[in-house]
Amino acid sequence: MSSEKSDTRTRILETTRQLLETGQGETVRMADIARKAGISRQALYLHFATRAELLIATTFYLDELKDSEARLAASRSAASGVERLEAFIEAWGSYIPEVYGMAKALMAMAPTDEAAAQAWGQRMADMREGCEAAITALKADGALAPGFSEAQATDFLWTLLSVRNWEQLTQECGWSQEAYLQTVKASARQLFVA
Amino acid sequence: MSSEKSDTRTRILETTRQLLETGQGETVRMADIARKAGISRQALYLHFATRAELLIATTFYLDELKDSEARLAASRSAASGVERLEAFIEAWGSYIPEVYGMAKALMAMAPTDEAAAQAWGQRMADMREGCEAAITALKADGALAPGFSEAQATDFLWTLLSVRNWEQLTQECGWSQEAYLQTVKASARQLFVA
DNA sequence: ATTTCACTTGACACCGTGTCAATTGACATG
DNA sequence: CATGTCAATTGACACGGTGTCAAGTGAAAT
Repeated sequence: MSSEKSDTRTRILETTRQLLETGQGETVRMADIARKAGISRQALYLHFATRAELLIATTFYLDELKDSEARLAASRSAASGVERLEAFIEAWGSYIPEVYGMAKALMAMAPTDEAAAQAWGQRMADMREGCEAAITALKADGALAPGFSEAQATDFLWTLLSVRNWEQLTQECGWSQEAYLQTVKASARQLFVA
Repeated sequence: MSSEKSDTRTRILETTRQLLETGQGETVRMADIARKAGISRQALYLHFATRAELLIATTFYLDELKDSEARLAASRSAASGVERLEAFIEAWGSYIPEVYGMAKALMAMAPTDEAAAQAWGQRMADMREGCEAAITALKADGALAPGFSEAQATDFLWTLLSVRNWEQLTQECGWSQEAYLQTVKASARQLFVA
């Protein structure tokens, strides 16, 4: 019984995931997680030294659960630059809602917590590579809009695809996920494809 | 002597403004402000009941100082929709760096502080009106890009112009203010003008 | 001479994070 | 059976930041 990685640890991660799912990430306290996981607050600290560490561990747990790597990697097989751009937006844009709660919690603590900032920064840097690859593929096809250098286009695409923008459009403006994906894809095409 | 609104109050606001200017908004504590203003921490509470209240009062102080209303209002006089769009982006885009420290502090406390959330939300709602006006003007000229409804275009422009996007491009990607303005204007034109 | 007002000092409560020490109960191994 | 180990428990506590409260000071106004 129990996988090597201990039952309790997994239960904590799963509980954390659930609590963050609601989007109220920044108000979830260690005590809340412990209570919901059915253990004492201190037992939490036996498994994760700090709140940031727990949050970060939960991101990895989530990635594993959702097989994120594979889905993000899929865009790499696209033939043309344009297809690659769309595939990447599709993959990343679908990933965001799955990790949104986590992301929000991590972003909220980043300004004051070095470890959280570092973890989230790494995440964003990884995502940026996808943007860069798509732009580079466009350029290789001779299809990059003339107004943009590769670096500028990458920066701008990276910004366009930020979690904050997804948040604003879907949570504040009430856009459906489909409307979000559709509009962002069309806009990226309009902006970056010659 | 001293203006009716008391010397100390103004000194506090000015000090707060200065401390937030550096961009380290979320780590500025009440004690820091008090010390730098040359008064006791408690005296701060004689003037402002909570940190959120002080921050919010500082936004008004800042607006007055920079004559923000007037500058934002200028775009209203533009003749065509396209001009109005560009004038608004210019005005808002130039406003952001002046209030960025404030904005950061307010955004950081919004998730846990109702008053801060409300104040920041109001700010954003005001800004959204500028977006809406520009899009409506475009539409009236028959120049709104066919892919967008007015509402969608307003949402998207509003998102494009968010403080977070300015932050990412200028602070993280290292874009100059001019590059930011230039690219955002060109992109908005590309996206929204038929 | 007294009142009033802005301000001071200092103590304290509340919260959330993180730490520490002592204890319990289950299970494995000699 | 005795012993040790290990995960977890309880309860106390330090720290940092916000916000509160009470008593006192000093200067200007009347």
